[in-house]
Amino acid sequence: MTARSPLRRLRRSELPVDTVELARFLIGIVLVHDGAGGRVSGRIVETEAYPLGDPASHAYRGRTRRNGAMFLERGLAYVYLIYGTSVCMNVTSEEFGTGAGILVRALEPLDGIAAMERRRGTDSLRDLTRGPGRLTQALGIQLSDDGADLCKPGPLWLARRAGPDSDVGASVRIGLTRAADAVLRFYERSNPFVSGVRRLSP
DNA sequence: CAACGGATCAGCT
DNA sequence: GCTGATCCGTTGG
Repeated sequence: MTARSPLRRLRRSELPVDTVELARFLIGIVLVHDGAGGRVSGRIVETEAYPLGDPASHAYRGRTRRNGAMFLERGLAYVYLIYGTSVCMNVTSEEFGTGAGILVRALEPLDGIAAMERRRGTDSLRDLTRGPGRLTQALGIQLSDDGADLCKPGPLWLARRAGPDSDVGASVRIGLTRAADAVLRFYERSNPFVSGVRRLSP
């Protein structure tokens, strides 16, 4: 057990409404999952904004069964399956009824590293949470967590953690065909848990 | 109802 | 670097 800075649950009112502001704000925030196997957590070190009117956003074509959480209030989890193999998690943003979110792309592991290694089937620390599909697997986030409120008492939540401010860089997003040149990816500079290292500049 | 494609990863070259 | 795995939501007939 390593000594940790105390965690304080974030209130919804502390979250910026604006998607791009929230994506930047989330760098350095801790994502926590309290489960049967104990606490698993990590500092968010990489995000991508999918703001209103973004043709790359799952919400762009309006509300569907899958993306429904994006159209509710901000600070919820929007969880979906991609490529039939990987689960990704967004934090919803903007006002009720509008449809936007932020993809969490990478974490720096904090608590529960043994549980992460077990779930991921590897003891390679750097590979535990580097990438959107890897971090959900490491934290045990599943499709059933879609719609979970990250700002209310519950197993999945966001927390502030004392520490120095992050040095945040920005770049284009990863793996997109539409809106591929928009600079909407945010990451902590010099952090080894950031994915897509070849794309650290716009 | 069938077809398609994706905000990915692992494993191999 | 490249490719296959494998599933769900969406779209088009």
